[in-house]
Amino acid sequence: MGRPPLKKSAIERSALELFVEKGVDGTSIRDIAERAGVTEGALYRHHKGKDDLVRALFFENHAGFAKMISHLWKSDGRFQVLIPDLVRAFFEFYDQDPYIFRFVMLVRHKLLEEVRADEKNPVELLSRIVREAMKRGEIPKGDEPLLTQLILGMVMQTAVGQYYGRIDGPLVDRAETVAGYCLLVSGAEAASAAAR
Amino acid sequence: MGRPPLKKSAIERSALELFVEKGVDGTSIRDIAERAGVTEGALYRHHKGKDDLVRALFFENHAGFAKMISHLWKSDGRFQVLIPDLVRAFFEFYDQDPYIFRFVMLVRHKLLEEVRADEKNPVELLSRIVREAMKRGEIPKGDEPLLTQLILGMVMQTAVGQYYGRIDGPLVDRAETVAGYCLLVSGAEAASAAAR
Amino acid sequence: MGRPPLKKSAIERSALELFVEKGVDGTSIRDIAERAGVTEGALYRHHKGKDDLVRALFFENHAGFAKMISHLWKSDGRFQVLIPDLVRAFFEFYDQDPYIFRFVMLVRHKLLEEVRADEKNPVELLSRIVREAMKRGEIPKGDEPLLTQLILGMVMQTAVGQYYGRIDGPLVDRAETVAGYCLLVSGAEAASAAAR
Amino acid sequence: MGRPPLKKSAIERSALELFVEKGVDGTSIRDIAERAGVTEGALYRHHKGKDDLVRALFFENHAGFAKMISHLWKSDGRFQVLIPDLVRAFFEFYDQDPYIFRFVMLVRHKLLEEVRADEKNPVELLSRIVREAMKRGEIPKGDEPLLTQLILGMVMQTAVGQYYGRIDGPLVDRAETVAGYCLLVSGAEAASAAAR
DNA sequence: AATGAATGAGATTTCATTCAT
DNA sequence: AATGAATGAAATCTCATTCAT
Repeated sequence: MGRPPLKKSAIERSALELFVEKGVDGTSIRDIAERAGVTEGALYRHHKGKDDLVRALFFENHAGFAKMISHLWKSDGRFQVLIPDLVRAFFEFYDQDPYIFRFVMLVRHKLLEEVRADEKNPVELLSRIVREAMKRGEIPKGDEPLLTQLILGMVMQTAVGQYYGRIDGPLVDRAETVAGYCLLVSGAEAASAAAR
Repeated sequence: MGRPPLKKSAIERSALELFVEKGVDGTSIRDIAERAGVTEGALYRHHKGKDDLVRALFFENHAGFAKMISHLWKSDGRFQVLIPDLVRAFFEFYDQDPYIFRFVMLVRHKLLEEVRADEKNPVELLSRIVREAMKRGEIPKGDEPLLTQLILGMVMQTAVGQYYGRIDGPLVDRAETVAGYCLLVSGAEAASAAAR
Repeated sequence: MGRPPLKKSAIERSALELFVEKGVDGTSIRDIAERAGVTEGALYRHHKGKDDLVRALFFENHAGFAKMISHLWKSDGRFQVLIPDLVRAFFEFYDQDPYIFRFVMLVRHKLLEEVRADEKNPVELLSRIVREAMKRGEIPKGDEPLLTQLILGMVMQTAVGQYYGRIDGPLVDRAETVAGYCLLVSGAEAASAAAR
Repeated sequence: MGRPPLKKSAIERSALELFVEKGVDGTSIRDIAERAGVTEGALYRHHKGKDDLVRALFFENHAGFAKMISHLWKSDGRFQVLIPDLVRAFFEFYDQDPYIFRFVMLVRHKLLEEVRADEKNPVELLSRIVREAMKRGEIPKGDEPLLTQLILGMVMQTAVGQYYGRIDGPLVDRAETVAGYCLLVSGAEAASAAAR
């Protein structure tokens, strides 16, 4: 009974896009409503306000990233396989819908404290992956926090570079290459060579 | 060195800090005036308005970065020397005043068109540096745009990682290490080995 | 006795309470629906809207007061008996359900014109009672409008005083005392003494 | 330097009047601004918001009442003189500007807790006056809280009665009469008779 | 040069009411 | 009868900017 919430997803999608296009503060409720084809008040049936909407969109997608990572991690633990899988999965995800990643980047800042407290933080997961690979000897022991950031930096900046028009074509085309550099920096190849 | 000046008028410094702390849209003229110890109207003596202030702060500092890069590039062209110098210079700069870099990152987006048109764009300069190194055979020929982004990503993400509390201590302590990875990814070491 | 019914539908009772607790304008349809355990739309099954609900609650209860007074007035006309009966009846009523009286006080203002036109207005009835007592010589002739207000003031302020925490216990305990003062101010005792 | 706050008092007076005429919730910021001849934003230079404005107006005037009482109390302590003075002062005050008293009555409710905590609460002062008169034997010992409310009720309801059109002319004309009733109810006359 | 009151435009939010289900 | 999504109008509040002093 009662109408189905026909417009909820339209509102959320419009918000996501506009936040990316014009920034969170640069986007008004009116903008969102207009693009979603509803009136301003409709938003408040589904979210307490703009902040709440931002938060909901963020954590929903943040959790999505974390799930993606967890899923791959479980299926094959070896660093040399996992990293390429992760890079490829992320790039495929980004190619398919660049808005979500950009939105998450955009908003991370504002929700910093809450992100830090989040155990399923994707960065935290990557950090654990690196730590474990070091422990298992899949890569040489070293400065894990730095290595985590370097891998993150290469992967994410590739996406940013595409956004800024400095890199062409789908990211997936560079997945293998970028993953290779991640392994190179990790010392994974040297380690596996040594193991041979 | 062509570093941007570290001392600004109270208004500009207050604005810079607040923009970083609360975002540009999240900072009101009143906020700025309050922190600077003046009243709202005073700002309009020095700048046409908020937009003008943002733009002034951005280009002033953006140009500073470019100058820093140009200066180093001219003094020694070899990639294997230049990259470590650049990384160290950037990290020193960041350690001394993290606000400026963060502000530039924050605002890039909004001024995107104007940044792209700017020949002295720091990213553009790095891109040229990489291109030239390839031309000269200092590093193997390859996907220059991607390599530029990878270097950028590693360097900048190190700063971000520190900001997010994942990396401790001054960035400068990691300068050599990070630069080494940049050269590794560039293939500079292999190239120089081959040259031997 | 013609007391207004103490049980209302959930909606009406919830509305009554909330109006007293948070004011009419401070109470939303949603608030009422929530407390009544229904949804917003349900209210419109029973009332045309919020205004209609307020009006209905008011006149229902206002008429109840008038009935209470009329009933007692008819049963024994003598002022010296009637006043104590009225005071006691009002105090009993208030003790049993303070919300109704408070609600009526709260809303009187807004419905002023309609109340004035109402012949069965409780204040109007009291006024007639006083006038008649003067005519009959039960109390000395005098400033009837003022006397009416003085009686009203003493009785009602006793209730207000309890609400504000300045008077303890059930009002009924003070009924006799307060009634005595009303008669004292009316000159009823002197009059009856003189009649002796 | 800077313009003088020309409109502050206009805003506050307009607000006071409108709150009385249409209720606090029934009065919008726009209404206030319109009557004061300013734009809506002007209000926020002087008060944080509507609530803040209400609070400021209330406590300013509430304190005014308390001062009036304190002043008279100090000048002559005897109950038989003080009560008529107080009643007259209050009626004169009301005749001169009925809005202030009505506003205070209107808002008391909402600020109940804060009022209770206020030592200079006019009701609290009256209560002390009565208590002291009992202690000094100026009036017979008895139920002080009730007596306080009865006096309050008579005095205030006279004002309310005039507002509702049931009592004509300036209140001051009734000051002596009402004060006489207050003393009568207090037993002051009997007490002074007994003292003779 | 500076002040800070006031403006004017627009943002977020609330809410009585309507209406498809 | 009831639901609750959506509307539409209005309310509160914010803020870059202007301007009299």
